[in-house]
Amino acid sequence: MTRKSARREELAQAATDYVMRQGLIGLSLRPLGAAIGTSDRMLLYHFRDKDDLVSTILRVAIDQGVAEIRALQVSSTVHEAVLGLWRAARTGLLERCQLIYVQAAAEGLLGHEPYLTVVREANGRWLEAVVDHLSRAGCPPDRARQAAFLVIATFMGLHLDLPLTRDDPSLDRAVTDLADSVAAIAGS
Amino acid sequence: MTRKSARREELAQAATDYVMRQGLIGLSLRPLGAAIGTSDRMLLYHFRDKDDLVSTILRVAIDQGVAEIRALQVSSTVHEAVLGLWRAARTGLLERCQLIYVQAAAEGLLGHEPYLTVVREANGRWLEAVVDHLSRAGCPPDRARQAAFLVIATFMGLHLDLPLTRDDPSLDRAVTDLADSVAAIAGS
DNA sequence: CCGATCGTGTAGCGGTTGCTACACATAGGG
DNA sequence: CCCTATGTGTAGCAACCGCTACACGATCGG
Repeated sequence: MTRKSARREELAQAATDYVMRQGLIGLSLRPLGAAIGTSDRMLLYHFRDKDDLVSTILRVAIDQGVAEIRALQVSSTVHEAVLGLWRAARTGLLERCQLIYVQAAAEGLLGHEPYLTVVREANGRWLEAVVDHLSRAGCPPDRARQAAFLVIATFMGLHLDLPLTRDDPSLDRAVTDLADSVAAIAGS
Repeated sequence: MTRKSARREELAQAATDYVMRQGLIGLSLRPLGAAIGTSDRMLLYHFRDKDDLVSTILRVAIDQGVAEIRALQVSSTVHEAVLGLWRAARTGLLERCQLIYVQAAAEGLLGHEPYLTVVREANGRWLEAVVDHLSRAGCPPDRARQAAFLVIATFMGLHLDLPLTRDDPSLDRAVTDLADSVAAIAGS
């Protein structure tokens, strides 16, 4: 069964949890299977091949990340909305979702499939969620996309720096600067 | 010989060129050796092991990238300096250097060595070069580090998006927004 | 009750990985 | 002229990779 089934969805969820902990780069089926109580054999029974599994994992992770953003409390100002997004982006689940996204995007940098396609799709949904969050905080609709684009790009860059600069005040200062910039975009 | 030798440096340069074209993720010794006219055997003769080779490649790439930045014409305003940096970041060599950096940083996200260590070192040198470039354009020294940090993070995020958004006007708009933001940091 | 489908374990395929043992050729210094 | 150091090709190791052939139990509709 390579389509939909309860077991397939269970495995997809467990595999996503595993990848959030271990990373996407260098993922291999045997350790993954063993870690989530199954085997490479069964993973390839429920998923067409490794690419199918990886694509599914990426979609599940993005689903959770986007849901986390949509569940965020609405901010009263655009500035505060950006700070709130960053706070969320550094807490547990969402940080790990973005870690997966960044690794997938890095793999897709040279056009390698299935990463390129899935990352493109993920980027769209991620952008949409941030656009909505900024809009709800008062960002004019015709500026929201531009602002969200900048927010996402900067966040991804900051995520790349995270293991180097955790607890470095430069991080928070950069986020504040970004929030200022986005507020300017929204207000001008 | 695992220390310094002319042949070792030749190989390091050729390997770096190869990685700039093919990417760092999933690099393996046999294809690399064949592509640059040697063999895995000889790579491991001149380099202690794969990690040693990868570290060297990363250092060579960063050297070239930093040199490219330092060779940039001095801008008359901070705003123009950021735009100039981005123009350079999208041309040939420097774009490929940053591609390697982004892939290495993605591999280091979970603390995997040798990526974490080398990326930390690379980040410092990269930051220093951008600080100098902004300073020469008139950015006050006490603000240059903050500004450079924001520039680098945003650039890395934009690089991740490049395969998705090439020729998308959002890209240029984001860079302009960034330049505005940096000019504000420098001028306030 | 029987045949078909579904799920699973075993075992293995062909290929690639990083890395190494060994032979050997060349060269330069005593 | 030998002896050591330096470089290189061959050949292979053990481990791992994604993936699959095959057998077998369970389950369920006829």
